[in-house]
Amino acid sequence: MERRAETRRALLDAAAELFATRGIDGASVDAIAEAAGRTSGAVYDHFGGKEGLLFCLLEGWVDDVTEAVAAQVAAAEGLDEQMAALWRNVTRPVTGDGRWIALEHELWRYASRRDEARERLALRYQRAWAGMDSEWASPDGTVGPALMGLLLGLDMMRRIDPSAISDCMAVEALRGVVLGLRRETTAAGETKQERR
Amino acid sequence: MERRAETRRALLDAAAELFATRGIDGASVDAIAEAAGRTSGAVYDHFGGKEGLLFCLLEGWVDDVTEAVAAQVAAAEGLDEQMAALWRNVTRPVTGDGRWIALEHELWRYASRRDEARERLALRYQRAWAGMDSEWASPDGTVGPALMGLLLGLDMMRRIDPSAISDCMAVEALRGVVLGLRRETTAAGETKQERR
DNA sequence: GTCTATATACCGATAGAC
DNA sequence: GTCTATCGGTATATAGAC
Repeated sequence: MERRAETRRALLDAAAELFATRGIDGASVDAIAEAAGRTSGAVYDHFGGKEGLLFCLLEGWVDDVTEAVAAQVAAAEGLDEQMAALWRNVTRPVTGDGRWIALEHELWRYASRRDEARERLALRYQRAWAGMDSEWASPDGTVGPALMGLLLGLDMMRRIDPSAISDCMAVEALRGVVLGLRRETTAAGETKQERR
Repeated sequence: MERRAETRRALLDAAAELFATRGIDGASVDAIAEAAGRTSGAVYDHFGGKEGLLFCLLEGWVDDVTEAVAAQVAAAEGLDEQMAALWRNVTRPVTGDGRWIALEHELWRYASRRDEARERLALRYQRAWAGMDSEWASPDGTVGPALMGLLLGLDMMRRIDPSAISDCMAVEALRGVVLGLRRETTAAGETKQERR
């Protein structure tokens, strides 16, 4: 592999790591370059700056994770196992590293305040949602956003208080969303046992 | 009201506003002081620094919102209306301002990386969860974290792509979580009986 | 392509006038 | 109590040597 491609990859890896652990604001260009065994000049040469590095990360690195997760879900059988596979990739990622959810949060936060980044992230989200919607038969595209939101939200609660989110309850909650939305879309009018 | 209390309140208001809109890192002490009609010295005199301001905000201002939301939910009748009330406070907050969810995300992000802030936030979360758990009869405390997570997660998706989250589907997803978790606690029988 | 050196700007925090 | 002035540190980004 050429030196240039090697540097590019090292910079992207280092950026993903530092953005996830220290946050996008907390990771300086110098720190990223140093972690990649280069100096800041390399970042500006390859990506034009910090934001260029971020955009590149947004469209490349994270898509790979989405794909890997989708593959694991497709391999599982039954709704419960699929939900468990989904949640497992949040708590103990088999593929890649444990940093992808943290990076996901960082990218969201950054994009939620900048129009250009927001539009790019929206496209990526839509791809991920579409995969979920087709997997769980949600013709009007409601399951995808809800599931992805719940995954991120449960992870937020877990990061603050790990004891509050057991694997079992996470799976139950995820299943509840899928079943709840599916019942709505199929208009089956199943009995919803209201208590209280 | 004395000048001192007035200044304190103005600084807290300005901090909540700027932390929510620009992010905690993006809001400088000078900017906060200026927005409050004071100078940075006032911040250090009242709160000892930026972090003191943040902690004060974490334990005071946001608790009021939690309380207000709980009151609105308690006033609603039926699960659907309760979920709608919950979601309405995310999309179109009646009490306070539209910034509280953004501030919630900022506080979470800050706390997720700092132990002391994380423990303080955990206590606040636990108070909010306990209210939800007693409201929806979740003896083992699973509904609270799941609902709060889903609310925050749905808001994340909505901020990136508003068209993906309709009010109707949000309510359906929230209801799905409550029903899903409630069924688990009663069916498994591994926990206490559901109280009504 | 990658480095060193540097320009420019802003940050959090402090000291002391008033 | 609140102000001005300022220190020390660090950020992004650039210019030019190699």
